[in-house]
Amino acid sequence: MEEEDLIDELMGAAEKDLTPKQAKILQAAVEIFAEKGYASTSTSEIAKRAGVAEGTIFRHYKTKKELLISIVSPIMLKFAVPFFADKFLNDVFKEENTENLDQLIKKLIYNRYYFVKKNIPLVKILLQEMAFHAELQDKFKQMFVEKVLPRFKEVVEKFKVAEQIKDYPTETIIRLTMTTIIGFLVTRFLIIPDYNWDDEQEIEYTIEFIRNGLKNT
Amino acid sequence: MEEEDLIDELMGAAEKDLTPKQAKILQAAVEIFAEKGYASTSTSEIAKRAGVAEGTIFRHYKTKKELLISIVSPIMLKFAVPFFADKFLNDVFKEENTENLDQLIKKLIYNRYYFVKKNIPLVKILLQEMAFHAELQDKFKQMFVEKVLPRFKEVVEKFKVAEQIKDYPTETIIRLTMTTIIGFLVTRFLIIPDYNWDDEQEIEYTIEFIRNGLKNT
Amino acid sequence: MEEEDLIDELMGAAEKDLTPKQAKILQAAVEIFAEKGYASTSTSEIAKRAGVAEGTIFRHYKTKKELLISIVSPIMLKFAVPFFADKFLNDVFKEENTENLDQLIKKLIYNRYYFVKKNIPLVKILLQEMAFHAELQDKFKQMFVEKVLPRFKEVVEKFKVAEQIKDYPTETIIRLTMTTIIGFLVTRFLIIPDYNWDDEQEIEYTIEFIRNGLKNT
Amino acid sequence: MEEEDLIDELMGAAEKDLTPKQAKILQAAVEIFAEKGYASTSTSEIAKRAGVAEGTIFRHYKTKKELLISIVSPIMLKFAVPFFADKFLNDVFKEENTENLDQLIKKLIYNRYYFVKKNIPLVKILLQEMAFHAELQDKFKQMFVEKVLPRFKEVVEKFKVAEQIKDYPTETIIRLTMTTIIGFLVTRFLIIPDYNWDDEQEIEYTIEFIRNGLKNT
DNA sequence: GATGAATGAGTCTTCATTCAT
DNA sequence: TATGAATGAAGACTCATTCAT
Repeated sequence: MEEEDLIDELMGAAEKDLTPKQAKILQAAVEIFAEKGYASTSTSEIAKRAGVAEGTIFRHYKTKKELLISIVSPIMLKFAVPFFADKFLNDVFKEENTENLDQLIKKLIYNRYYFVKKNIPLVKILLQEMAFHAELQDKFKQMFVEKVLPRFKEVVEKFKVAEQIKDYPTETIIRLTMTTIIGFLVTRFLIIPDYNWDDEQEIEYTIEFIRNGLKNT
Repeated sequence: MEEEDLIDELMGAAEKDLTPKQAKILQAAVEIFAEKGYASTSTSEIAKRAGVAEGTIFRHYKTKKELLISIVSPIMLKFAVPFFADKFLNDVFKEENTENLDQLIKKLIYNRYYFVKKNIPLVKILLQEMAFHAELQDKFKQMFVEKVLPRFKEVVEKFKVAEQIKDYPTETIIRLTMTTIIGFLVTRFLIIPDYNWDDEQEIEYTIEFIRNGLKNT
Repeated sequence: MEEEDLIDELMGAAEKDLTPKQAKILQAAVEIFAEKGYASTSTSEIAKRAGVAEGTIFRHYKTKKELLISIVSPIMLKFAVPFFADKFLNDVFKEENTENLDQLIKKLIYNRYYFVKKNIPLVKILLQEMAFHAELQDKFKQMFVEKVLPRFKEVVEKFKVAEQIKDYPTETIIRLTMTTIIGFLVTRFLIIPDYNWDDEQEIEYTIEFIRNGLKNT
Repeated sequence: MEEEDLIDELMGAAEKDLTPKQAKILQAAVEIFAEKGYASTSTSEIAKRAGVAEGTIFRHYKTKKELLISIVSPIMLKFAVPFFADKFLNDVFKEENTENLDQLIKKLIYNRYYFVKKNIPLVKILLQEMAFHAELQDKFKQMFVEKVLPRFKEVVEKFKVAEQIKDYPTETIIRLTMTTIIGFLVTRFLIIPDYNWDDEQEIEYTIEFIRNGLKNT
């Protein structure tokens, strides 16, 4: 379950070559954008928190919006794509093993669970800002339609053919599944993060809920 | 299923005594807040769209934030409370009839479905701005805990006792149910409103999904 | 020789209804633009000299450039058009009197002399900024071609037909005449205004120079 | 009529020892200053067009203004001084031949004509920026008074004594002559360069105009 | 010598809010 | 009650200049 930490990656902890200043700017921007939203965040505040002159921000990002996008774009990819681009899923299919519905859902939830857990501020920004920036929505939709949806459909249909799940329209099944998973993650990490969560148990219930909700009887 | 139109109500079409100018201000504010968010909306734009002078806004609302709150507060109540403050539910209990799980869920979904359908911009504002304004969150949580949760728990426990639904923790059941309903509404009205929805069918599937997901077997 | 004072007019001393603040802004802008040029003048400096908040400037002029144009446009008209839109000229023609070459040139020079004398800063701005703003150039050319040139040509050709002036190309005659007049005014008011000028004498010489320069012999 | 190309000279194509980078900086600066004016030109733009780092400019010129002056100063000299520092003129006098008024004016015009033609951007900068920088004005006046005026006066007076030109004040004669020449050049190269000019003809007319304008009759 | 990241003062412009009318 | 001119603080962004490499 080694899931990368996106903020680190964003800041080139390993690969990219950002100046330390640029890294600090990104970090500060992520923090404050998550706290108060892009529109209510001033570049001067970002500069202050990053310990950098305001002009420095604009040396690295032509506009404030470019800074936002350079934060949101990577999360978008990392958040959505692996929903079904995981090796595990490939394995499932290779094995022609369709009895693993439970395993599959579990894998799915845990994978995204760890991702969100490690990237709460980024996910917050993603959800919050997508509402206001049409470009982000478009980017997201395109990516979703191209990379996530086709594979998701494939899987669902396989299970439908195997008569393991109900014969609902594929889109409906996808919607119900994603909604339940994302609903859990949002509740867990964004809405009531301070609740006394027993994550494993809760995930267990959620898996069962989905499985029973879709099970062909 | 006569569900009130909140915007009308907000503007006192009937009861409150708003000046026509004030009504126009509210309407304009709702439109623009929903489109671009509170923080990115200028009072001058609201004034322009409302056809009033900038000063007029501040005659009715001391600050821009007060204007936001005067919009969001009522929705919050109307959105959340009826989740379980409906007469129908009272009836269900009075009749000591616990076999109506299906009916209950259906009632629940349809009730909120019509509400959201009639109040999309307001719901958008509610969801978007709650992320940024702690006061709104607090207000919401308080209201939820006081007015919605207790009744919801009561119902769930009744069904648990009647062994109609699984013995999950009550909070988990509530979470799964609300998550699925809200997930549907958000997808339906905010994320992909342009999709070619067959609402009745989709609601039917959603009800089944919840019922099967929770059914005690 | 009652020539209006353009700055007063600009500021609506008589006709237009500018706020006093707006008048002060215009006056300050004219002063500073003339002194240091549009590009080197900051709106904050204009505001300070006008005794006004910086924001007030932008209530009246959407941008700094609009402020410039609202200053330059009127001068352009007033400076160029009367070059040959004067009643005197009409009279000259009506009388079918073409012996008045001297009178005509004299009228021309004096008319523009008083105009420039009263509007030095505005003329400075006009000359200086036209070099940098293509829009101003275009506006000027259009106006010149439509309103000044045709009448000027008409006059010149009349004198050519009457054999009072040389048979140079009309455009050349116009160029030589305007160049000499404008050259005098620029030298007199912009380049060496502090020289001990005997204006009447100098104008007399200039008239003679033009007349002899063009005289058909 | 071998007139040097000032830009080349400025950049030390031959004599001075500029690094190639420095040459590129000068060239870029001249281009952009001429296009949009000193005040509206950013050093970063100069650096970009010159293909050097921003810092490099300041290695060669302490300030942006120093860069301007290092461009304008040489033109000032080259533009004004030869107005009467030409060998031809010396010859005229040596020969005690004062009948060459025509020849003199012709020489004068052509000399400056070729100069301006080869150095349009530099002349543009000179004219445009002199309006805004008192230092440039002072430098120019000093140079004019010391180097140009005395010789010009000498010549004019010689012709006055020989009764070849009118007995106007010497300054007036100089003003009328220069005004007409410069007026031609400015019209020809800066104001309407795209007009279909027949330069030789036009110069011929201009010479005649000056000669007749000043001729003693 | 050349670089280019960093600076912070300064630029134009916006905005919520006030107040005299 | 309604207006809209006026405000000045704050916003995003630019720019000449410096300096460590």
